[in-house]
Amino acid sequence: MARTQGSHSDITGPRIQAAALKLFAQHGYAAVSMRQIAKEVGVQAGALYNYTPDKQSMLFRLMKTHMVDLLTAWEESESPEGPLEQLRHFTRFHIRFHRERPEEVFIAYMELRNLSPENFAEIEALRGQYENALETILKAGVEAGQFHVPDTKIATLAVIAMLTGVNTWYRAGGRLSLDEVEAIYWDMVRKSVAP
Amino acid sequence: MARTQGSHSDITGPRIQAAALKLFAQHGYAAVSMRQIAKEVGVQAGALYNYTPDKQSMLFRLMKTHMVDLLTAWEESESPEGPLEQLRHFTRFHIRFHRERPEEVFIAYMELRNLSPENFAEIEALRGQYENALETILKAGVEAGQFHVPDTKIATLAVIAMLTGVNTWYRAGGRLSLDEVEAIYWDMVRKSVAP
DNA sequence: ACGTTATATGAACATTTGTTCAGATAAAAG
DNA sequence: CTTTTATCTGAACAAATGTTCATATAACGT
Repeated sequence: MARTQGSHSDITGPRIQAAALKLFAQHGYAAVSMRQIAKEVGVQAGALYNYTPDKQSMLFRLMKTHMVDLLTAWEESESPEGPLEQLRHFTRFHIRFHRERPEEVFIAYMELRNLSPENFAEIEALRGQYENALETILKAGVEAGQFHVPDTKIATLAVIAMLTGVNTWYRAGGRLSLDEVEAIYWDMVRKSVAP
Repeated sequence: MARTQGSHSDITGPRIQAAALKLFAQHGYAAVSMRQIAKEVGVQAGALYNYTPDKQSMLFRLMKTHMVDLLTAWEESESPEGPLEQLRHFTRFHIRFHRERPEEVFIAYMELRNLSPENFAEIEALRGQYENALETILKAGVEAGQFHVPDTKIATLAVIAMLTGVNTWYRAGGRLSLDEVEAIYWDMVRKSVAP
């Protein structure tokens, strides 16, 4: 056999991406073989190389797409007036965006060490941009006297770590709705930077 | 050749543990081979099997030892009076303990999915015990009217996520001393659960 | 209908993987 | 010194790894 009926790169491509995403998130990049990904798609391993130069590029692509999506979504979101409202907006945005992409988030946090140095640097730069968005808000709030944090850089990382932690326990259909979760976290974030 | 001069299980055993710890933390469990571990120790791969039944047991042992050490250290630490002081004590303890064992912490968080179901359950139970320690403090504080948190379980996870995040950026000899870091985080934790 | 291009197969490759084991040597015990 | 026990080597195993490529067929453009 050779080319199969109905085969098309517009279909196979995304399916390969999706399979890699799922399997990397489930078992980890290093533990997943190209043959497993191919099997998930219903194709032979060799066919994957029509869509990626190598395995490592698949990982990088997933992570980069995720980070770019994150930054784009943030920039496109409506930013309210005033540091306090902006912080609230960031809190809601972060929880919601991350909750919608648990697999991408998991990979973006866990597989950094499997990136080549150049790829790693690129992802880290994007992450830095995102952190800057929050730090800018915190700095403005401190200057306006609405926040008190001993160190805006650390507060930024602390808040992000706290919010991202939602993904480790939240399950849809659980005890709490996403709205409730957002309210709870917003209460804690708001107070943690209060004067 | 066969048995080597000066060889002794009391020496080789710990060295294997240390090598596995270092390499698992650096490259991830799945990405590290038994031969790499053996090479780090200066021994052939076959010799490892005098100390572990298989690779997976090495991982489990590392994780279990870490979790038991954590719980033991917590139980042995002097607990002050009153929820607020206990929360402060927990904050300091958590940051310090985790800062002293970055490799163990990293592995304990990242390699859960590589455990067999039974092993996973055992580690998760230990983690649950530790989380309970904090939740107990929070509950007491809420009852005494000293804390306000919408949900003690979530607050527990949020605080732990925030504190463990220290490990992702703190480097000895950096801009801030460990004392300063503790003070900064304590400020945020205290306020986040304030009434 | 036909030529071109896109997309897959399936076999092959050199390496590497976790693990086993018989045999050899060192250390400890008698 | 001799025997027993502990510890390691080195070779071996089948299976799995990432990747390449000649080849075949489907889809598309004309």
